[in-house]
Amino acid sequence: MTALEILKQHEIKKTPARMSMIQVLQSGQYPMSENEIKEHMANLYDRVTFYRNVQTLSNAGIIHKIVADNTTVRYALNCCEIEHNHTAEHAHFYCKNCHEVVCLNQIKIPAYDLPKGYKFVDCDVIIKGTCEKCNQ
Amino acid sequence: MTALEILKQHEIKKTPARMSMIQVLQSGQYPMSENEIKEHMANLYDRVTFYRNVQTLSNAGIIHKIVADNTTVRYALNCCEIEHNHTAEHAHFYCKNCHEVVCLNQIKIPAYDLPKGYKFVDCDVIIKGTCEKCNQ
DNA sequence: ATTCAAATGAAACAATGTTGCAAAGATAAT
DNA sequence: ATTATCTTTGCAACATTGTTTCATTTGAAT
Repeated sequence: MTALEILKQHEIKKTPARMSMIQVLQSGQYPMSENEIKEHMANLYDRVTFYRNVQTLSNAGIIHKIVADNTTVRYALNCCEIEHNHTAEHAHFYCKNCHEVVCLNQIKIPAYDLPKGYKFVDCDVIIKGTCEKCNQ
Repeated sequence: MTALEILKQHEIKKTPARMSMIQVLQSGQYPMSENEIKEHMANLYDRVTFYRNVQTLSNAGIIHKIVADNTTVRYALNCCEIEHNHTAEHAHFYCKNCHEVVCLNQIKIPAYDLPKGYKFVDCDVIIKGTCEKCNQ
């Protein structure tokens, strides 16, 4: 799915900054931090615009934030929603050593039973430890 | 368990700031933000000291951070470790409406199977939605 | 009591996130 | 095409959150 198609599907206006943000996230293999995204966006990056588009795109469900240990927030496309029509999201792994974040596509997030009166919307699962590379 | 006992058990020096932090967290029913803790610590609160003790206490496993949506970090005692000798941690619930965080003691965090080479240390589960009060 | 490492608090800094507002760009109607 | 309207952008200024440095104080062990 192209960046343009994604925006159209969510009825969000196509702008250079948004197109670029989505394309950069598509090109990366891992959830990316603001700085990583910024580097790839070059002249299309402006801090305020970035934060505002994070808002817009994440409200639309196009991207989501992943906050591992604080304080590096990472952003990723909601690939699941696109691939298997938004049923199960997956868990993420945070390496305490190299601080990278990877998607654990195998680990799906179950449907939790909440106490009476609570309504489920979303769920984040961050598994922390040390990654393959760091354990060698 | 008293604050003093907790510190002794972890071989961490007793200081007024640490004692107060732990006592404040014990008195609250929910994971508390820095500002909530600050209010209850009164004159014992200093920002730098607070952040340093968050480091110390969380390295020791006495407290942990809970980051829901960013950017309000909350802190809670690792009650599980104390109550049922650190087997299963529990999930947390974040209300998108009132922004409160509550412990979901019923929902234990399972032992996830990680890919080869990865080592598990910790896991955060944040379930998001709307809470009892907000759904009325 | 003396000693020595660890903890504190103040100031300064750095990074992260937000708000207000004027200019630029897109949309729709005439 | 031209105007009117709404959204998005980019800048400046601000607010909040977290860190570093360093002199001073404190805790606890001898």
